[in-house]
Amino acid sequence: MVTARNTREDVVRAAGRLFAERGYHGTSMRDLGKELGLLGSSLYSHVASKQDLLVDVVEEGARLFEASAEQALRTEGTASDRLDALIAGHVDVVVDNIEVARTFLNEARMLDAEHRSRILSARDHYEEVFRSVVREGAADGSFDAGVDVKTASIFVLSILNAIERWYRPHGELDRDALVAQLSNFARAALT
Amino acid sequence: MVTARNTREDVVRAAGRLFAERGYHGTSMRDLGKELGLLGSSLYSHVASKQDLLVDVVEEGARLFEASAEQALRTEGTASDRLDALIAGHVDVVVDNIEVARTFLNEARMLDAEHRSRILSARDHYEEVFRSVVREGAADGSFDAGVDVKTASIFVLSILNAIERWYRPHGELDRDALVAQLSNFARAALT
DNA sequence: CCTCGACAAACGAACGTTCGTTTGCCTAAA
DNA sequence: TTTAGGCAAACGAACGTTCGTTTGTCGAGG
Repeated sequence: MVTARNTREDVVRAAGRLFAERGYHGTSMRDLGKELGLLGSSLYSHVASKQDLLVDVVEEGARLFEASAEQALRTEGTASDRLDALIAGHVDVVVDNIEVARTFLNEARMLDAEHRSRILSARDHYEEVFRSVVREGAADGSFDAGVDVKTASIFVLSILNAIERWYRPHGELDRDALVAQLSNFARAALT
Repeated sequence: MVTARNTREDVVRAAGRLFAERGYHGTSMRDLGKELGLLGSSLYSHVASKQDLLVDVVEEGARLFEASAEQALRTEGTASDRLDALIAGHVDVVVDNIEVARTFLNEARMLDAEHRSRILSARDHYEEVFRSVVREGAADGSFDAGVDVKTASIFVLSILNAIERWYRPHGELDRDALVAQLSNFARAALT
Protein backbone atom coordinates (compact mmCIF):
# COMPACT_ATOMS: atom_id res chain seq x y z
CA MET A 1 0.00 0.00 0.00
CA VAL A 2 1.44 3.32 -1.12
CA THR A 3 -1.00 5.58 0.66
CA ALA A 4 1.63 8.27 1.41
CA ARG A 5 -0.50 10.95 3.01
CA ASN A 6 1.07 14.31 3.57
CA THR A 7 1.62 15.97 6.91
CA ARG A 8 1.89 19.63 7.72
CA GLU A 9 5.64 19.19 7.91
CA ASP A 10 5.69 17.91 4.32
CA VAL A 11 3.79 20.98 3.19
CA VAL A 12 6.12 23.36 5.01
CA ARG A 13 9.16 21.60 3.59
CA ALA A 14 7.84 21.79 0.04
CA ALA A 15 6.94 25.45 0.60
CA GLY A 16 10.51 26.14 1.66
CA ARG A 17 11.77 24.49 -1.49
CA LEU A 18 9.50 26.47 -3.83
CA PHE A 19 9.89 29.77 -1.97
CA ALA A 20 13.65 29.36 -2.23
CA GLU A 21 13.49 28.57 -5.95
CA ARG A 22 10.82 30.94 -7.23
CA GLY A 23 10.26 33.36 -4.38
CA TYR A 24 7.18 33.75 -2.19
CA HIS A 25 5.18 35.81 -4.68
CA GLY A 26 6.35 33.59 -7.52
CA THR A 27 4.82 30.52 -5.88
CA SER A 28 1.07 29.91 -5.95
CA MET A 29 -0.83 27.58 -3.68
CA ARG A 30 -1.68 25.53 -6.77
CA ASP A 31 2.03 25.27 -7.63
CA LEU A 32 2.68 24.07 -4.13
CA GLY A 33 -0.17 21.58 -4.30
CA LYS A 34 1.17 20.17 -7.56
CA GLU A 35 4.56 19.70 -5.90
CA LEU A 36 2.88 17.40 -3.37
CA GLY A 37 0.42 15.76 -5.74
CA LEU A 38 -2.51 17.73 -4.31
CA LEU A 39 -4.91 20.43 -5.29
CA GLY A 40 -4.10 23.90 -4.04
CA SER A 41 -7.24 23.91 -1.94
CA SER A 42 -6.20 20.74 -0.15
CA LEU A 43 -3.33 22.56 1.48
CA TYR A 44 -5.82 24.29 3.73
CA SER A 45 -6.31 21.03 5.57
CA HIS A 46 -2.80 21.60 6.89
CA VAL A 47 -2.33 25.32 7.08
CA ALA A 48 -4.42 28.42 7.61
CA SER A 49 -2.89 30.64 4.96
CA LYS A 50 -0.05 31.03 2.50
CA GLN A 51 1.53 33.63 4.76
CA ASP A 52 1.55 31.04 7.56
CA LEU A 53 3.78 28.84 5.44
CA LEU A 54 6.27 31.65 4.97
CA VAL A 55 6.21 32.37 8.69
CA ASP A 56 6.90 28.72 9.47
CA VAL A 57 9.84 28.45 7.09
CA VAL A 58 11.43 31.77 8.01
CA GLU A 59 11.08 31.22 11.75
CA GLU A 60 12.66 27.81 11.41
CA GLY A 61 15.58 29.51 9.69
CA ALA A 62 15.85 32.05 12.48
CA ARG A 63 15.84 29.28 15.10
CA LEU A 64 18.58 27.36 13.31
CA PHE A 65 20.91 30.34 13.05
CA GLU A 66 20.20 31.43 16.60
CA ALA A 67 20.89 27.97 17.99
CA SER A 68 24.11 27.78 16.00
CA ALA A 69 25.35 31.11 17.35
CA GLU A 70 24.45 30.18 20.89
CA GLN A 71 26.45 26.99 20.68
CA ALA A 72 29.44 28.68 19.04
CA LEU A 73 29.57 31.22 21.86
CA ARG A 74 30.12 28.37 24.31
CA THR A 75 33.39 27.45 22.57
CA GLU A 76 36.39 27.65 24.88
CA GLY A 77 39.65 29.26 23.80
CA THR A 78 40.44 32.49 21.96
CA ALA A 79 38.09 34.82 20.12
CA SER A 80 39.54 33.40 16.93
CA ASP A 81 38.37 29.95 17.98
CA ARG A 82 34.90 31.31 18.61
CA LEU A 83 34.83 33.00 15.22
CA ASP A 84 35.80 29.69 13.64
CA ALA A 85 32.94 28.04 15.51
CA LEU A 86 30.53 30.74 14.30
CA ILE A 87 31.70 30.19 10.73
CA ALA A 88 31.47 26.40 10.92
CA GLY A 89 28.03 26.60 12.52
CA HIS A 90 26.76 28.99 9.87
CA VAL A 91 28.05 26.75 7.08
CA ASP A 92 26.36 23.73 8.63
CA VAL A 93 23.04 25.51 8.89
CA VAL A 94 23.19 26.57 5.24
CA VAL A 95 24.52 23.28 3.88
CA ASP A 96 22.08 21.11 5.83
CA ASN A 97 19.02 23.33 5.34
CA ILE A 98 19.69 25.16 2.13
CA GLU A 99 16.07 25.81 1.16
CA VAL A 100 15.17 27.08 4.59
CA ALA A 101 18.28 29.25 4.64
CA ARG A 102 17.56 30.69 1.19
CA THR A 103 13.99 31.49 2.13
CA PHE A 104 15.11 33.02 5.42
CA LEU A 105 17.69 35.21 3.70
CA ASN A 106 15.71 36.28 0.64
CA GLU A 107 12.01 36.09 1.44
CA ALA A 108 11.78 37.34 5.01
CA ARG A 109 11.03 40.82 3.72
CA MET A 110 7.78 39.49 2.23
CA LEU A 111 6.44 38.82 5.72
CA ASP A 112 3.76 41.10 7.10
CA ALA A 113 4.97 43.90 9.35
CA GLU A 114 4.81 42.20 12.75
CA HIS A 115 6.50 38.97 11.74
CA ARG A 116 9.06 40.84 9.69
CA SER A 117 10.14 43.03 12.59
CA ARG A 118 10.46 39.97 14.82
CA ILE A 119 12.72 38.35 12.24
CA LEU A 120 14.73 41.52 11.74
CA SER A 121 15.58 41.73 15.41
CA ALA A 122 16.53 38.07 15.46
CA ARG A 123 18.91 38.77 12.59
CA ASP A 124 20.25 41.84 14.38
CA HIS A 125 20.98 39.71 17.39
CA TYR A 126 22.76 37.10 15.30
CA GLU A 127 24.95 39.74 13.70
CA GLU A 128 25.69 41.28 17.08
CA VAL A 129 27.16 37.96 18.14
CA PHE A 130 29.64 38.21 15.27
CA ARG A 131 30.48 41.80 16.17
CA SER A 132 31.07 40.91 19.79
CA VAL A 133 33.48 38.13 18.88
CA VAL A 134 35.39 40.35 16.45
CA ARG A 135 35.50 43.07 19.10
CA GLU A 136 36.78 40.62 21.67
CA GLY A 137 39.47 39.42 19.28
CA ALA A 138 40.56 42.97 18.53
CA ALA A 139 40.94 43.61 22.26
CA ASP A 140 42.81 40.44 23.25
CA GLY A 141 45.19 40.34 20.30
CA SER A 142 43.59 37.53 18.31
CA PHE A 143 42.95 40.06 15.56
CA ASP A 144 44.44 43.39 14.56
CA ALA A 145 43.63 45.96 17.24
CA GLY A 146 42.74 48.58 14.62
CA VAL A 147 40.08 46.53 12.87
CA ASP A 148 36.76 48.26 12.12
CA VAL A 149 34.48 45.91 14.02
CA LYS A 150 31.23 46.86 12.32
CA THR A 151 32.54 46.76 8.78
CA ALA A 152 34.66 43.64 9.21
CA SER A 153 31.66 41.81 10.67
CA ILE A 154 29.52 42.85 7.73
CA PHE A 155 32.16 41.53 5.35
CA VAL A 156 32.41 38.16 7.06
CA LEU A 157 28.64 37.82 7.23
CA SER A 158 28.35 38.84 3.60
CA ILE A 159 30.50 35.91 2.57
CA LEU A 160 28.58 33.51 4.79
CA ASN A 161 25.18 34.70 3.62
CA ALA A 162 26.22 34.42 -0.02
CA ILE A 163 26.99 30.72 0.28
CA GLU A 164 23.42 29.81 -0.61
CA ARG A 165 23.89 31.57 -3.96
CA TRP A 166 26.64 29.33 -5.29
CA TYR A 167 27.03 26.25 -3.04
CA ARG A 168 26.01 22.95 -4.63
CA PRO A 169 25.60 19.83 -2.44
CA HIS A 170 27.90 17.60 -4.49
CA GLY A 171 30.21 20.25 -5.91
CA GLU A 172 33.97 20.22 -5.78
CA LEU A 173 34.09 22.13 -2.50
CA ASP A 174 32.68 20.09 0.35
CA ARG A 175 31.66 21.28 3.82
CA ASP A 176 35.05 20.80 5.49
CA ALA A 177 37.03 22.43 2.69
CA LEU A 178 34.63 25.35 2.65
CA VAL A 179 34.89 25.88 6.39
CA ALA A 180 38.68 25.76 6.16
CA GLN A 181 38.79 28.30 3.33
CA LEU A 182 36.43 30.62 5.17
CA SER A 183 38.37 30.36 8.38
CA ASN A 184 41.66 31.13 6.63
CA PHE A 185 40.18 33.99 4.66
CA ALA A 186 38.63 35.61 7.72
CA ARG A 187 41.69 35.20 9.91
CA ALA A 188 43.97 36.60 7.20
CA ALA A 189 41.70 39.59 6.71
CA LEU A 190 41.38 40.33 10.42
CA THR A 191 45.03 40.06 11.46
CA MET B 1 5.54 74.48 -17.65
CA VAL B 2 3.23 72.20 -15.74
CA THR B 3 3.43 69.41 -18.25
CA ALA B 4 4.65 66.48 -16.20
CA ARG B 5 4.24 63.72 -18.74
CA ASN B 6 6.13 60.54 -18.36
CA THR B 7 8.59 59.02 -20.75
CA ARG B 8 9.54 55.38 -21.15
CA GLU B 9 12.69 56.09 -19.17
CA ASP B 10 10.63 57.32 -16.22
CA VAL B 11 8.62 54.12 -16.28
CA VAL B 12 11.73 51.93 -16.39
CA ARG B 13 13.31 53.88 -13.53
CA ALA B 14 10.23 53.53 -11.36
CA ALA B 15 10.04 49.84 -12.22
CA GLY B 16 13.62 49.40 -11.05
CA ARG B 17 12.74 51.08 -7.79
CA LEU B 18 9.69 48.92 -7.10
CA PHE B 19 11.29 45.68 -8.32
CA ALA B 20 14.20 46.36 -5.98
CA GLU B 21 11.90 47.06 -3.03
CA ARG B 22 9.14 44.48 -3.44
CA GLY B 23 10.49 42.08 -6.04
CA TYR B 24 9.23 41.53 -9.57
CA HIS B 25 6.31 39.27 -8.62
CA GLY B 26 5.51 41.51 -5.68
CA THR B 27 4.99 44.51 -7.96
CA SER B 28 1.84 44.86 -10.06
CA MET B 29 1.39 47.10 -13.06
CA ARG B 30 -1.19 49.02 -11.03
CA ASP B 31 1.35 49.52 -8.23
CA LEU B 32 3.77 50.84 -10.80
CA GLY B 33 1.18 53.11 -12.35
CA LYS B 34 0.34 54.57 -8.94
CA GLU B 35 4.03 55.32 -8.39
CA LEU B 36 3.92 57.52 -11.50
CA GLY B 37 0.45 58.94 -10.96
CA LEU B 38 -1.05 56.83 -13.73
CA LEU B 39 -3.37 53.92 -14.20
CA GLY B 40 -1.71 50.56 -14.67
CA SER B 41 -3.13 50.28 -18.14
CA SER B 42 -1.53 53.57 -19.15
CA LEU B 43 1.91 52.01 -18.85
CA TYR B 44 1.23 50.12 -22.05
CA SER B 45 1.65 53.37 -23.94
CA HIS B 46 5.33 53.09 -23.03
CA VAL B 47 6.08 49.42 -22.81
CA ALA B 48 4.90 46.18 -24.39
CA SER B 49 4.81 44.03 -21.27
CA LYS B 50 5.78 43.82 -17.63
CA GLN B 51 8.53 41.37 -18.52
CA ASP B 52 9.97 43.99 -20.87
CA LEU B 53 10.44 46.30 -17.90
CA LEU B 54 12.40 43.66 -16.03
CA VAL B 55 14.51 43.01 -19.12
CA ASP B 56 15.28 46.71 -19.45
CA VAL B 57 16.31 47.14 -15.83
CA VAL B 58 18.36 43.96 -15.60
CA GLU B 59 20.16 44.56 -18.88
CA GLU B 60 21.03 48.06 -17.80
CA GLY B 61 22.56 46.53 -14.69
CA ALA B 62 24.54 44.08 -16.78
CA ARG B 63 25.81 46.89 -19.01
CA LEU B 64 26.92 48.95 -16.01
CA PHE B 65 28.89 46.14 -14.40
CA GLU B 66 30.39 45.07 -17.69
CA ALA B 67 31.53 48.59 -18.52
CA SER B 68 33.01 48.96 -15.07
CA ALA B 69 35.02 45.74 -15.40
CA GLU B 70 36.23 46.70 -18.86
CA GLN B 71 37.54 50.01 -17.61
CA ALA B 72 39.17 48.48 -14.54
CA LEU B 73 41.04 46.01 -16.72
CA ARG B 74 42.68 48.95 -18.50
CA THR B 75 44.32 50.03 -15.23
CA GLU B 76 48.12 50.10 -15.42
CA GLY B 77 50.29 48.68 -12.64
CA THR B 78 50.10 45.46 -10.63
CA ALA B 79 47.29 42.94 -10.39
CA SER B 80 46.58 44.39 -6.97
CA ASP B 81 45.99 47.78 -8.57
CA ARG B 82 43.58 46.21 -11.05
CA LEU B 83 41.71 44.45 -8.25
CA ASP B 84 41.41 47.79 -6.47
CA ALA B 85 40.00 49.28 -9.66
CA LEU B 86 37.51 46.42 -9.97
CA ILE B 87 36.41 46.98 -6.38
CA ALA B 88 36.08 50.73 -6.75
CA GLY B 89 34.17 50.35 -10.02
CA HIS B 90 31.79 47.83 -8.49
CA VAL B 91 31.11 50.08 -5.52
CA ASP B 92 30.41 53.01 -7.81
CA VAL B 93 27.94 51.02 -9.88
CA VAL B 94 26.08 49.91 -6.77
CA VAL B 95 26.17 53.25 -4.97
CA ASP B 96 25.14 55.28 -8.01
CA ASN B 97 22.49 52.86 -9.29
CA ILE B 98 21.33 51.04 -6.24
CA GLU B 99 17.84 50.12 -7.47
CA VAL B 100 19.16 48.85 -10.79
CA ALA B 101 21.89 46.90 -9.01
CA ARG B 102 19.44 45.35 -6.54
CA THR B 103 17.10 44.31 -9.32
CA PHE B 104 19.99 42.94 -11.35
CA LEU B 105 21.27 40.90 -8.42
CA ASN B 106 17.99 39.64 -7.01
CA GLU B 107 15.39 39.58 -9.76
CA ALA B 108 17.31 38.39 -12.82
CA ARG B 109 16.20 34.84 -12.09
CA MET B 110 12.60 35.90 -12.75
CA LEU B 111 13.43 36.54 -16.40
CA ASP B 112 12.16 34.09 -19.00
CA ALA B 113 14.63 31.42 -20.08
CA GLU B 114 16.31 33.19 -22.99
CA HIS B 115 16.91 36.51 -21.29
CA ARG B 116 17.98 34.77 -18.11
CA SER B 117 20.66 32.73 -19.84
CA ARG B 118 21.97 35.84 -21.58
CA ILE B 119 22.25 37.57 -18.22
CA LEU B 120 23.83 34.54 -16.58
CA SER B 121 26.62 34.45 -19.12
CA ALA B 122 27.18 38.17 -18.71
CA ARG B 123 27.54 37.58 -14.99
CA ASP B 124 29.86 34.65 -15.62
CA HIS B 125 32.02 36.87 -17.74
CA TYR B 126 32.12 39.57 -15.07
CA GLU B 127 33.19 37.04 -12.44
CA GLU B 128 35.82 35.61 -14.78
CA VAL B 129 37.40 39.06 -14.89
CA PHE B 130 37.82 38.89 -11.11
CA ARG B 131 39.26 35.39 -11.30
CA SER B 132 41.74 36.40 -13.98
CA VAL B 133 43.02 39.32 -11.92
CA VAL B 134 43.36 37.17 -8.80
CA ARG B 135 45.13 34.52 -10.87
CA GLU B 136 47.47 37.12 -12.31
CA GLY B 137 48.27 38.42 -8.84
CA ALA B 138 48.97 34.93 -7.54
CA ALA B 139 51.43 34.40 -10.40
CA ASP B 140 53.30 37.71 -10.22
CA GLY B 141 53.61 37.90 -6.43
CA SER B 142 50.97 40.56 -5.75
CA PHE B 143 49.07 37.93 -3.80
CA ASP B 144 49.94 34.69 -2.06
CA ALA B 145 50.96 32.14 -4.68
CA GLY B 146 48.92 29.40 -3.00
CA VAL B 147 45.60 31.23 -3.08
CA ASP B 148 42.56 29.28 -4.30
CA VAL B 149 41.59 31.52 -7.20
CA LYS B 150 38.00 30.34 -7.61
CA THR B 151 37.09 30.46 -3.96
CA ALA B 152 38.87 33.70 -3.17
CA SER B 153 37.11 35.37 -6.11
CA ILE B 154 33.76 34.14 -4.88
CA PHE B 155 34.50 35.57 -1.45
CA VAL B 156 35.45 38.99 -2.79
CA LEU B 157 32.43 39.09 -5.08
CA SER B 158 30.19 37.98 -2.22
CA ILE B 159 31.18 41.02 -0.22
CA LEU B 160 30.70 43.33 -3.18
CA ASN B 161 27.31 41.90 -4.12
CA ALA B 162 26.09 42.17 -0.55
CA ILE B 163 26.66 45.93 -0.43
CA GLU B 164 23.15 46.58 -1.75
CA ARG B 165 21.77 44.80 1.30
CA TRP B 166 23.12 47.18 3.90
CA TYR B 167 24.53 50.31 2.22
CA ARG B 168 22.55 53.50 2.88
CA PRO B 169 23.24 56.64 0.79
CA HIS B 170 23.84 58.97 3.74
CA GLY B 171 25.12 56.45 6.26
CA GLU B 172 28.29 56.75 8.28
CA LEU B 173 30.36 54.90 5.71
CA ASP B 174 30.69 56.90 2.50
CA ARG B 175 31.88 55.69 -0.90
CA ASP B 176 35.58 56.44 -0.36
CA ALA B 177 35.75 54.89 3.08
CA LEU B 178 33.93 51.81 1.84
CA VAL B 179 36.30 51.38 -1.09
CA ALA B 180 39.28 51.73 1.22
CA GLN B 181 37.94 49.15 3.67
CA LEU B 182 37.16 46.72 0.89
CA SER B 183 40.56 47.17 -0.66
CA ASN B 184 42.33 46.58 2.64
CA PHE B 185 40.20 43.59 3.50
CA ALA B 186 40.76 41.95 0.13
CA ARG B 187 44.50 42.60 0.06
CA ALA B 188 44.93 41.28 3.60
CA ALA B 189 42.98 38.14 2.78
CA LEU B 190 44.85 37.46 -0.46
CA THR B 191 48.43 37.97 0.77
C1' DC C 1 -15.16 -10.70 13.68
C1' DC C 2 -17.75 -7.10 12.44
C1' DT C 3 -19.33 -2.49 12.50
C1' DC C 4 -19.70 2.09 13.78
C1' DG C 5 -18.22 6.79 14.84
C1' DA C 6 -14.56 9.96 14.72
C1' DC C 7 -11.17 12.11 12.36
C1' DA C 8 -7.70 13.83 9.22
C1' DA C 9 -6.66 14.33 4.35
C1' DA C 10 -8.02 15.41 0.01
C1' DC C 11 -11.32 16.61 -3.58
C1' DG C 12 -13.84 19.72 -6.72
C1' DA C 13 -16.54 23.60 -7.35
C1' DA C 14 -17.08 28.09 -6.50
C1' DC C 15 -16.21 32.76 -4.31
C1' DG C 16 -14.53 37.53 -4.76
C1' DT C 17 -10.39 39.79 -6.05
C1' DT C 18 -6.40 40.91 -8.56
C1' DC C 19 -3.51 40.03 -12.29
C1' DG C 20 -1.48 41.40 -17.03
C1' DT C 21 -3.25 43.08 -21.01
C1' DT C 22 -6.39 45.05 -24.89
C1' DT C 23 -9.36 48.28 -26.83
C1' DG C 24 -11.39 52.69 -28.06
C1' DC C 25 -11.61 57.28 -27.06
C1' DC C 26 -10.01 61.92 -25.63
C1' DT C 27 -6.85 65.74 -25.13
C1' DA C 28 -2.93 68.67 -25.27
C1' DA C 29 0.96 69.74 -27.53
C1' DA C 30 3.90 69.91 -31.83
C1' DT D 1 -3.28 67.93 -38.30
C1' DT D 2 -0.90 64.55 -36.53
C1' DT D 3 0.44 62.00 -32.54
C1' DA D 4 2.06 60.54 -28.09
C1' DG D 5 0.26 60.04 -23.43
C1' DG D 6 -3.34 58.98 -20.67
C1' DC D 7 -8.15 57.48 -19.25
C1' DA D 8 -11.95 54.30 -18.65
C1' DA D 9 -13.84 50.08 -19.29
C1' DA D 10 -13.36 45.60 -20.09
C1' DC D 11 -11.14 40.89 -21.03
C1' DG D 12 -9.80 36.13 -19.59
C1' DA D 13 -6.77 33.99 -16.52
C1' DA D 14 -4.91 33.26 -12.23
C1' DC D 15 -4.88 34.34 -7.46
C1' DG D 16 -5.84 33.01 -2.26
C1' DT D 17 -9.41 31.10 0.04
C1' DT D 18 -14.01 28.79 1.51
C1' DC D 19 -17.26 25.23 1.50
C1' DG D 20 -19.66 20.88 1.41
C1' DT D 21 -18.49 16.38 0.47
C1' DT D 22 -15.81 12.06 -0.09
C1' DT D 23 -12.22 8.95 1.14
C1' DG D 24 -9.33 6.13 4.00
C1' DT D 25 -7.76 4.77 8.61
C1' DC D 26 -8.26 3.27 13.18
C1' DG D 27 -9.78 2.14 17.86
C1' DA D 28 -13.93 0.92 20.72
C1' DG D 29 -18.26 -1.72 21.49
C1' DG D 30 -21.29 -5.23 20.31
